[in-house]
Amino acid sequence: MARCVEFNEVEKIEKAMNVFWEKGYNATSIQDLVDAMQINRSSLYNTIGDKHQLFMKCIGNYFDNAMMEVKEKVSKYSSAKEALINLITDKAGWIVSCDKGCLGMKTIFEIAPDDCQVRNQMSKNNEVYIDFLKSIVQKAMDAGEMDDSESAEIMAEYIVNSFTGWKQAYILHQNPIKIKKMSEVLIKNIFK
Amino acid sequence: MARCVEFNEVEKIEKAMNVFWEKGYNATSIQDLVDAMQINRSSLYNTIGDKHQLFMKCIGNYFDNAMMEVKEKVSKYSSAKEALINLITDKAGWIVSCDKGCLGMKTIFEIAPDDCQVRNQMSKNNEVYIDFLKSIVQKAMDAGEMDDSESAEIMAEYIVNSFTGWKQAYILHQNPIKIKKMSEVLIKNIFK
DNA sequence: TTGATTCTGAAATAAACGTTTCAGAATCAA
DNA sequence: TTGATTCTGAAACGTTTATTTCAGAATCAA
Repeated sequence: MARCVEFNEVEKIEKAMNVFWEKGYNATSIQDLVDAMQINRSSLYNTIGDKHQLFMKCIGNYFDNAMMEVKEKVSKYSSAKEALINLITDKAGWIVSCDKGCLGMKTIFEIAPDDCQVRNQMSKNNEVYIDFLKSIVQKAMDAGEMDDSESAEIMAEYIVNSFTGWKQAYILHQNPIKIKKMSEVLIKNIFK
Repeated sequence: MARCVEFNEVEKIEKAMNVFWEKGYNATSIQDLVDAMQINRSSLYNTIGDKHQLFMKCIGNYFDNAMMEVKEKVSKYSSAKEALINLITDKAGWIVSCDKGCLGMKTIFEIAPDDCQVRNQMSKNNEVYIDFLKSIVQKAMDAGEMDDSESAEIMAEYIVNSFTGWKQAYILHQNPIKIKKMSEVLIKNIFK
């Protein structure tokens, strides 16, 4: 038998993720990555793969974490309406909480248009997220807490769309109050 | 006296803009640019400047064109409500009309967070656009064509936010019908 | 035509890029 | 301790990067 891997891959992936998060795919060099991951170049290539493979693992990890977190939070509320309001308010808070961009959105606009492997992964992730949101929206509609003149799916997409817009606005103007206001308008709009 | 510049700068800037549009800032090399612009390396550096300066000129040109176009279109309608509906419908059509991303949005997510020169320019552009939209929204409100329980500015931001979300959705799922539907929901929401 | 000036093309620069290689240290069952 | 195996660090690979340099062609007033 021989030596076995001495580092925790998930841990290293998370460190790499933070670099991609901050700088984006193209602006991140292998040097940046090995520095942040505290891993050897060879170990990186041997155990994880090249830059693109590492990136795929990062966005996978990013989504899994985000999805787990949101599911956990939602499970705390018995009312679908309350769960939605909290989900939206949380997102608005999250957007203004970090000045770096959002890895997901950055990836969609920077990489996805020209990289179908990334696009497929992001598209799948997005669908999973929207399906989840849709199920809560449906519950709210069934409970009569929400206007159901539009389908649950459309409403779910509508909500997710807003998040991207908020991040854009926050990157440009860095005004937390405006983002909070936007989230309130959204909540008002979908529940009237 | 000596020789004078033999190429039309604006024309060259436009060609460069298309490259940045397609590939984004970081993925575009000077080689890509001189190839597309059909200009010499030295001429580029002597008359326009380095990559970053060229990029700044490109996003300036991009915004000026977009702004001119939208103003021209809006001027055709005497009703503010009609103008807004057309502006929104147009944007939805534009989003699904080209498969490459949107230079503006790409720049905001890829470059703006880490490049304050770019961020300031984009932020200024965005403000100008929103101010313009706000003035139309205000007209629609004054004419009683639009619900005025929210300020014109908030409504203008709300509309612009949606555009970014649509582009994201289209990059991921390439479903024109969904984008059209989203624009209809927006129109329904802001005019009820 | 002259002469000062400016544009142009190609080559050169030095640094950074992603990736590979490989000798040697580390590990662990036998 | 041996021997097979695997991880590690550093160096090297060949490209590609953005930018500069410079000799010569092109221009135009005088």
